[in-house]
Parts: sequence; C-alpha cells; structure tokens
Amino acid sequence: MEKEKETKQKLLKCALQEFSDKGYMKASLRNICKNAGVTTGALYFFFKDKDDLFRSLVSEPLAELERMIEGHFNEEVNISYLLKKGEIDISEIASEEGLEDDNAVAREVLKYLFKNKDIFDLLLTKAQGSSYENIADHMVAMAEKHYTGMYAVMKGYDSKRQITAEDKFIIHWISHDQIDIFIHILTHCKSFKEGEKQLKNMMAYMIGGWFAVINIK
Amino acid sequence: MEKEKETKQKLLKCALQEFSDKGYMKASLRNICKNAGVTTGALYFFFKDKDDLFRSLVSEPLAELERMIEGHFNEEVNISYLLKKGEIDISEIASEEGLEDDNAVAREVLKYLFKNKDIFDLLLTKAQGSSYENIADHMVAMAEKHYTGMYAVMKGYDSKRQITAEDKFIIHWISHDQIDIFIHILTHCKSFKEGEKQLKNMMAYMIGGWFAVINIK
Amino acid sequence: MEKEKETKQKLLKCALQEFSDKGYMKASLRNICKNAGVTTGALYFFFKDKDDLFRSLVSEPLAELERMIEGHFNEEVNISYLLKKGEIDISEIASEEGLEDDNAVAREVLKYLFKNKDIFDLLLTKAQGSSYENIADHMVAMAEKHYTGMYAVMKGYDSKRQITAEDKFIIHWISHDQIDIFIHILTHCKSFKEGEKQLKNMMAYMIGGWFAVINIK
Amino acid sequence: MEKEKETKQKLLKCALQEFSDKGYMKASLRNICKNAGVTTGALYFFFKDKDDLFRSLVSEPLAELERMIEGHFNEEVNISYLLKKGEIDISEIASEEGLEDDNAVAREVLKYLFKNKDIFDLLLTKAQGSSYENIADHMVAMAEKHYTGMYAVMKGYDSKRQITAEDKFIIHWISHDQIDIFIHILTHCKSFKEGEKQLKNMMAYMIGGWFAVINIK
DNA sequence: GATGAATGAGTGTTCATTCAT
DNA sequence: AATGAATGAACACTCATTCAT
Repeated sequence: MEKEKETKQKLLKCALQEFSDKGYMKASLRNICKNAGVTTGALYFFFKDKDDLFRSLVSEPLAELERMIEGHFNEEVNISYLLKKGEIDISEIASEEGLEDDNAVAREVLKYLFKNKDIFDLLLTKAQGSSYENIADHMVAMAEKHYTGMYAVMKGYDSKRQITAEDKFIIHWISHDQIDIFIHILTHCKSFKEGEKQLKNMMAYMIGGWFAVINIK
Repeated sequence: MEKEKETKQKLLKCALQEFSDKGYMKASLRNICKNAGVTTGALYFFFKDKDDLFRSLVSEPLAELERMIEGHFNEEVNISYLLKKGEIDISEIASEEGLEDDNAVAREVLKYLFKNKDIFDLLLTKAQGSSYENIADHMVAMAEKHYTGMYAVMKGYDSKRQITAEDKFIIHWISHDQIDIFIHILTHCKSFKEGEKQLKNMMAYMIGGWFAVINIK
Repeated sequence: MEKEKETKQKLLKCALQEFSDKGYMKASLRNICKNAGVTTGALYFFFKDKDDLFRSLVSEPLAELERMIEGHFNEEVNISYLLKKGEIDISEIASEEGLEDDNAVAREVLKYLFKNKDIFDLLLTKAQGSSYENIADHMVAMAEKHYTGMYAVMKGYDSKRQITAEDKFIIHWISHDQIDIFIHILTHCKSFKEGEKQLKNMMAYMIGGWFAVINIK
Repeated sequence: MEKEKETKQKLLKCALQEFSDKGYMKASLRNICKNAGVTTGALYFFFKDKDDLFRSLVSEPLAELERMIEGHFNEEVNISYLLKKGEIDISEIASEEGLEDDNAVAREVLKYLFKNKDIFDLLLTKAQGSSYENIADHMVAMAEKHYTGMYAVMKGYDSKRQITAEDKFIIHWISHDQIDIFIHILTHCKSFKEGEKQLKNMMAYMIGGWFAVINIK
C-alpha cells in the first residue's frame, strides 16, 4: 500500500519540479522519469500522456478553488441584491467595514492559493501548451458573469439590456484585474501572511477604480 | 541591394506570421523558410538564430515604444513636481480635465501600439521562450520608477526613504496594471479608435484606484 | 470452473474483436485486456504470448477445416481413380450432374467456413505477423498433393514421374485458385446461402479452366 | 551532382531491402538509416515520412504498369467490339492464335513486372500498412470495368442493364483472378522467361474458365 | 487466478543548427 | 547570397512482456 504509491508520488513530485522549472512545453518526460528513477513506461502506467500528468498535479486544487471563487462572487451578488433593496448604501460598502467584509472572502481564496502555492504557481504561470493554458481566462469569465449583474445594479439599470458594449468592456477588464490580483500576490509574496497584507490595498485599489468607473459615465 | 532585401523581408514577413500563429516556441524555422520559398541556410545568413529572428521583428518598434513610455511617465513626474510646489491640487488631477491630459499621453502610446499592432501583439503575447518573454516585466519596472516618485509626493512624504515595503508592493502592482491596460486594449480592440474609447474608462479606473490607495492608508 | 472460464472467454471475445478490427500486428494486447476489463497479467495466465492468443482463437476451427479439406480432395481422388479404371469419362464430370457432385463437397466446406465466419475471416485475412500468416499456402499445399494425382490421370500419364515442372506450376496455381475461391466467397458474401450461389459459378469457372489446361497441352 | 544523390540512392536501396525483408509495418526507419550510414534526419530531408519513402520506391513503376494494364484491357474491349460486329467468332478467340494475341499483351505486362521484379514484389506482397496496401484491389477494379463490358457482349446482352448481381460477382472474381495470375507468376518465377512459359497455361486456364461461365448459365 | 507495477527497447518524427559549395 | 545536405539530440509515446504479491 505504501510501496505502490511511492513511484507515482515520486513521479508527481519530479513532474512538479520539471514543469515549474521549464514550463509545460519545455518539460521533458524523459527527464522527469530519470529524476524519479523510473523508465518512461512506468510513467505511462500512471498517466495517459503529458497533459494527463499535468492535470493530475493541478486538477484537484483547481476544482476546490473554483468552488471558492463561485462562493466569493455569490457574496458580491448578495451585496448588489441588498443595494437593490435599498437596505445598505454604496458608501457603506466603500467604508472600512465594507472592505473588511469583502476582503474576508478574498482572504479565504488567497489562503487556499498559498496552501497550494507551488501548484497554483504552476497552473497560473507555467501551463502554456497544456489543456489548462487558458485557465485564467476561464476564471475571468466566471468573475465576469457576476460582475455584470453587480454593475447593472450599481448603475441603476432596470435591466441588463441597458449594458452597452462599452460597459461590457470595462466589466471584462475589472474581472480580469480581479483574477490578476490573486495571481500577482501569489507570484510576488512568499507567504499567505505577506499576501494578506497586500491584498487589502489591492482590493481598495480595485474598489476605488470600480466606483470611479461607475460615476464617470 | 533590392534583391538582398527582398529575401530578408520575405523571411521577416513569414516569421511574423508563424510566430503570431504558433507562438515563439512552437514556431518552426523550417516552416518559415518553406513559406518564404527559401532554404534554412538563407535564414541563417541574415539571422544568428531563432531568437535573433524574433528580435529583428520587434526590437525597433520596441525601442521606439520605450522612448515613448519614458516620456509618458516623465509627464506624470511633472505633475508630481507641480504638486510638490503646491501649484495645483490633487482634485484637479482627478477632474475631467486632468484625466483628459493624462489620457492624451496614454493615447499617444496606444496610437503607436496600434500602428504596429501585429508586432506588439507578437511581442506581448507570443514571446514565451524568446529572450523577450519577460518584456512586460521590463516595462513595468520602467513605470515603477516614476510611479514611486509620484506616490511619495502624493502621500506627502518628505523623502523616498519613507516608502515602506508595503508601499512598494502596491506601486509595483499599479505599474503592472498600467502596462496591462495597454496590453488588454491592444489584444481586445481591433482599431486604435475602438481602443481609445476604452482607454478613457480604464484610465479612470486606474486613477480611481490610485486615489483609493493613497487615502486608505 | 465457471468463473475461470468467464475471464478466458471474455479475453478471447475481445481478442477476436481487436484482431479483426486491426489485424494481428496492429492489435494491442493492452487494448484487448482493457476491453475485457482485465489486466495484462491475466491474459498471460491463459496465453503464452500474443501469438498463442491468436492461435487459441483459430486453431480448433482450423483443424476441423483441414480434416474437411482432406476429405474433399479424397473425393476428387476417387473420381480420378474411377477415371483411371475407365468407368466414367471426363465429359461426365463436366456435365451438370458431375458438377453438382463436386459442389456438394465444396458446399460442405463452405458451410463450415460460414459457420465460423468471423474466425476464418480473421485467419485468412488478418493473420499477417502471426504464425498463421501463411496458412493459405499450407492449405494450397494440401490441395496440391491431391490435384497432382488427378492431373496425372487426366493427362493419361502412366506414372507421376511424367509430370514436368511446367505441369507442377499449373497444378500449384489451380490449387491456389481453389483455396482462393473459398476465401473470396467468405470475404465477399454475407451468408452461406449467398455464397452457395456464387460457388456454383466459380467451380464451373475452375473446372472449365482445368479442362482447358488439360487439353491445350 | 553525383554526391548529392548518393545518399538518397543509398537510402532507397536500404529501404527496399528493409521493406522487402520485414514488410512495411515491421520495417524500421532507424535500421534503414543505420544501414545507409546516415542519421534519421537525413532521411527526413529526402522523404516526408515512412509512407513517402515507400511511395518513392514504387510510385513510378506502378504508374507505368497502370498505363499498361489499361492498354491490356482496351485490347480485350476491342475483341468484344469485333465480336459484336460479328466479324470474328468466339471459337476463334479460344483458338491457339487468339490466345497468342491475348498473351502478347499479357506478356508485355509481365515483362515489365519482371523488369522491376523487386519493386513489384514489394508493392504486391509487402505493402500492408502503407497507403498502397490495397493496390491489388485497385487493379482488380480497373480490370472489372473492362470485363463487365466484355461479359455483356459475350452473353449477348443488349444492354449492361441485364447484368445481374450474380453476373457481377463472377466478373469480379475473374478480374481478381486475372490480377492474381500476374502476382502469382511474379512471386513464383525467377525470371521473365520462366514466367512467360507459365503465363500461357494460366491464360488458357482463365479463358477456359471464362467460357465455362458464359455457357453454364 | 489475477493484480498492479514496471521494464526496456522500440516507434516515427521534429528540431534548430551547421557547413561545404 | 543562398543552396542542399546532413547532423545529432531530442521528442512524446507504445509495445509485448514479466513478476512479486
């Protein structure tokens, strides 16, 4: 029971190393096997192909992350729902307390990212060539859906029909930026603690920008 | 003199196509030569290696762009200089006119990016594997220098010595975001005209975020 | 006793499928096992190697067929024996009734081939690379022995010694053609009934050819 | 001019050897290169892939052969045309002289087959797995077209519409057999001279069979 | 009876690069 | 200025087979 998994684990470990060092495309399966002290055939016993090996490294943490992100954006949708009902007002969200609430969710996400720092570094910066090479875009698309609703509410639109192509563009950008914030912290901070500090400022930046966009038009 | 350049130009044209289609790493020199109707030997007469071919495509437009960016940020430095002297105040920068001024410079950059859209698309999104794979980071670093000065002024710091690691981080992020705005527009808009429209909102977003960051702390 | 055989049968069934689809060489044992829901180790418990697996599919029906063919050609030898004795004459063999008699035996063979159509399709058209790749030649050799005797008689030779190299060649060809007739029907007709119809014409063709050869020389 | 082609010729020579020894599928490009004293890269300079290498060996002789076969069958169509006109009668074709005429054409084909014996051995018996693996079927189809017309005439059909499925079957068989005669001689005789002798008998066999089929129904 | 793991040699193919001519 | 030829190392991947458990 221990021995069986040893090889697979060694392979995964060496794959993580190789992919992280060279990126998906330049990574050599031969090299991974050599480092794991196994023949290439052994690798193909455990994994269908190069892409499957990569997926085995990232798919589970990614699935969990996606669940979290969905949760995150549902929080925000709730806020916009409340706004619609007139129960809280915009200034309250922008206040220190409002940001604290928002950050609480983002912090959860960030915590998880750092819990699997090496995996997410790999996924978000070394996946080019794999089936996950556009994973960030996928996340942006998730964010976009929710921000679109939120935007309509804050603009005081009666229906989403009022959203113009120009609106859509800036919503897409902000969604992109939100995801980029996470990536940026992950790749620039060594620990969650360090990242947490920066997150506060970055979220403030994003929300500041958000309101500027809402008001300017 | 004409004939020589013909081959080289054909090679550059086909290289642009191939690199743009497949990205630097997946691009095949064989294929470039085949499309140019030349043998690989000919390519190696004009270019040292694959990377040199790539560089030949982007280096000139890039150099020009870098000159422009320096200019852009010098503009902003000027603003911060004026602020220091107390001759204009922050609210003025955030006013419609202030934004207009700022946009004027950014528009110049954007105009140039679109003038060489295919080249900059290549450089900014297809360079992975080449010596320019981190070119965006380089631009960010350029932006960072100037934003650092600006930030100190707006914070009312006497000297740059007061800038903390946390300050540096957010400055780096904003610099990164500034560059990303250009890339985003370049890769999402078909023409300069279209991009120009979006730029206004995105700059508003960035400046809104900037002030949020200045004030929150 | 039931369970054991279940696996083996499943394996044989999936092997038949795989070999029939891809031919012996391109067939993958991995794939056979996967389809059978078993590991490769299991396969090697029942079968020595790839060739043994193939042989296990075809050996029994083949042995039975060979017995039949021997019988078939003994029938013909009987005819030649009778001829020798002058009790019937050649024109009688070529007559409708003579052909009917001959067809009766060939029909038996054909019936058996169709009874195991998938197996004999496999053996006769998909065996390249296996130890049976020349099985048709082997059958031809069987036919050849008997046709040689028949030929001598019809030619009015006193002894087989009179058979020349040229005679041998045409005997070999006719033997080859006889086997080919069976293969052709098997691979071109869907049912025994359909094949039976065609057999009549093909045997007429062969016998017509046979007499032409006898007389021309 | 000599040196350039040396490698390619060596490669072709070794490829012919390897393909002939092991058949297309089992042939190893590595081995071919090793025997030619070249690296695999060199092979890929001259040939697109394994199949292209095989095609380079056989395509030209094959094209020439196909021209000849067309000619052959056109001869036969001429005969059937004359028959239609009533200018010659069937017995004449079956006579020694008629066969001599027919054989003359077949001899030409056979002569060419032996002129490139090794190539056609390769093409007709070792092509499995290559794009020529069904080349014999292709030739049969060519023969079939012409035999169909001939058959209708000899049967005294007014139009080809009268040809039944059963007729078609036997025509297909005879076409197949015609091609097989060539293959058989090629693979069983060492020289054209030897083959020529056998051809006469085999053509007699075929024509004897042909008339038997025509009359029996 | 059968598994799960692993071997090791092999496959065809592609690559950037070099160099004599 | 450019060709045609060739290198040599690398690539991902597949295979039949083995064997301790």
